[in-house]
Amino acid sequence: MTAGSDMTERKIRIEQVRDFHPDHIFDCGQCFRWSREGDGSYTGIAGGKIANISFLPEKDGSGRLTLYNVTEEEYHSFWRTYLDLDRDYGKIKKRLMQNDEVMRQAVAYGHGIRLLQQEPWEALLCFILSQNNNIPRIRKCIESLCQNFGVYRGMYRGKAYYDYPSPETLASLSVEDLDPCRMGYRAKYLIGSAKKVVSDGIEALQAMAEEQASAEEAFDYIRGFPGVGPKVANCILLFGMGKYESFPVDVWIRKVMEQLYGLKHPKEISAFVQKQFHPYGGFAQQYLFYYIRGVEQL
DNA sequence: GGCCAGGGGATTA
DNA sequence: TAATCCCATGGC
Repeated sequence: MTAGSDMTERKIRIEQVRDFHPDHIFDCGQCFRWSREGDGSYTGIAGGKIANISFLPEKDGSGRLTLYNVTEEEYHSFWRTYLDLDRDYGKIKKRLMQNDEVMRQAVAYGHGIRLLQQEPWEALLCFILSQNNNIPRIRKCIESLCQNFGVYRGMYRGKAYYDYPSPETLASLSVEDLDPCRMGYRAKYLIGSAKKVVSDGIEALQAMAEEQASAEEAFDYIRGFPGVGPKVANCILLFGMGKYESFPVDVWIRKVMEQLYGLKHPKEISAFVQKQFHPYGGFAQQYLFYYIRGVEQL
């Protein structure tokens, strides 16, 4: 990149941003398409738009957020909501940390976590692929899917970016077409789910992200998609439909619940989550997930 | 309700 | 080289 193009690159700055850290947000398991750069910023694609996001902490605990390749109009119409910047995380943390030393540790560790407001279609695809899978390979599957069958969105800093294929495109493919994406047995679920989106209409899926659709209603609907069991459904609810009381339980969360809280059975866990975290179970899940994975790697 | 195949890749034994 | 583990689901 030349100095000239750098100086003319559009960007927007937001000062005094609290409870924000790119590593915590983009590496807490909620999304798979953001890549860390050498300077600690992240580059990715969302809502059909490409951006680079960097954050510079200030002494007072807040910081300066800079979005590159983003106009002010795009910030207000998309990124502000996508990054969940209008939510008061201080309030949520306070509630979650009440009488809970484990959560105090987890929140201290992942203090900059925010839940991205992703599209239902994106969440449906990503979390079907996430089943019985690890994060690096989920990322590879998704990148390959987008590069082979997705929508070209342009070049940025020398790299081509592709969005997800449309439901119609994915529904028209065969399992063999998806072989290069190396999804294994998940490929048939992905195609089957795309076919259901096409036949039901994308509006039916998107309606579940509206506030008037209850978490129970949305859960029942997406459970009707092939490859969507209870765990995947809860992830889609939380990450793609704004149902923040959802608490996806995977092997890592089971580990937290057993080792840190002494809870083993699913019924004990859900009762505890309801009592201790409601209505912020989803936020609690992210703090705990990021915490246990970080601690395990040490 | 419990068991097990489904794919593939990274890590561990 | 073999076994194990992954942000599970579906079918029996």
